[in-house]
Amino acid sequence: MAPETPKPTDAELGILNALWMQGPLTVKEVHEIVGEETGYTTTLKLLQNMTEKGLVSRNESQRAHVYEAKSSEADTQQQILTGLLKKAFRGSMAQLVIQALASERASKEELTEIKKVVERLTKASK
Amino acid sequence: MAPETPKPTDAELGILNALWMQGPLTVKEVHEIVGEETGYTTTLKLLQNMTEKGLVSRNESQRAHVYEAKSSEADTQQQILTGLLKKAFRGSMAQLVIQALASERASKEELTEIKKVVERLTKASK
DNA sequence: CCTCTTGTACGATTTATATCGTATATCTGT
DNA sequence: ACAGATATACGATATAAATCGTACAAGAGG
Repeated sequence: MAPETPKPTDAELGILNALWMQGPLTVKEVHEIVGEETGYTTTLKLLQNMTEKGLVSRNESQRAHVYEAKSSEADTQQQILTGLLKKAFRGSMAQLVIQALASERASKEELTEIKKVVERLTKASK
Repeated sequence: MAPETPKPTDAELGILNALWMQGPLTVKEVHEIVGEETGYTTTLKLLQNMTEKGLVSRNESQRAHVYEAKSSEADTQQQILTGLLKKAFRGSMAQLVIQALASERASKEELTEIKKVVERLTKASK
């Protein structure tokens, strides 16, 4: 089982963010969004590496290849959180959530939304 | 400002976990807890590097040096979450929390605890 | 058709992490 | 005081990530 998509590095995550927000993009477009500090070929190489690893797919039908994220943002977020849970939170989801809530003020709207989710989960686990 | 404690790597985080749970430890003790798969000198070197970086402090008054985490578990967790927030959650704490809750079933006790925190924050932000 | 522009391909380099081997120092027991 | 056990110090190596330079390919305009 599990073709096992590897965990993206920080630079790769930056690129994935661009793809999640904007949809499929060419190297040039990605570079304009994300790689302004660095050279064009750096972005290109990263996208090529990511294709190798299976993080993105590449459409070569146009001269300028078009790249697309292969996993959804939510799936990737889950993968990252699951890893973090064991490494830094002793597996305690409650601790992670509570630290998250403490680390940055959430808006009232966000708190309401979170409360709704918590209540739904509470009922489900009854 | 900011002597700026660097973000610990995964291996370093493993060691910090040992120190947070058990308090100050010698290399040997850390190695027994965390480094069983690897050589003793690997653990030693990691601790020496961590001392360099300021992640731990070293008491050399005994022959077997005693290492202690310099930042609390909570502070480190916050640091990690803050970094993650921008890199993978577009800065949305609500999204992070909701994904966390979705990614692993929390127990009923944990959910209750989380709810309490959310309610406290809601009131505080009124 | 030649040249300019716009692409991709790919090797080289740099930096960081992780791991280990070996040298050396310090205690301990006899 | 010497041998063995137990430490630290530190250089070497392996691997991965990030960056860049340069070579090469494919279209576009004169």
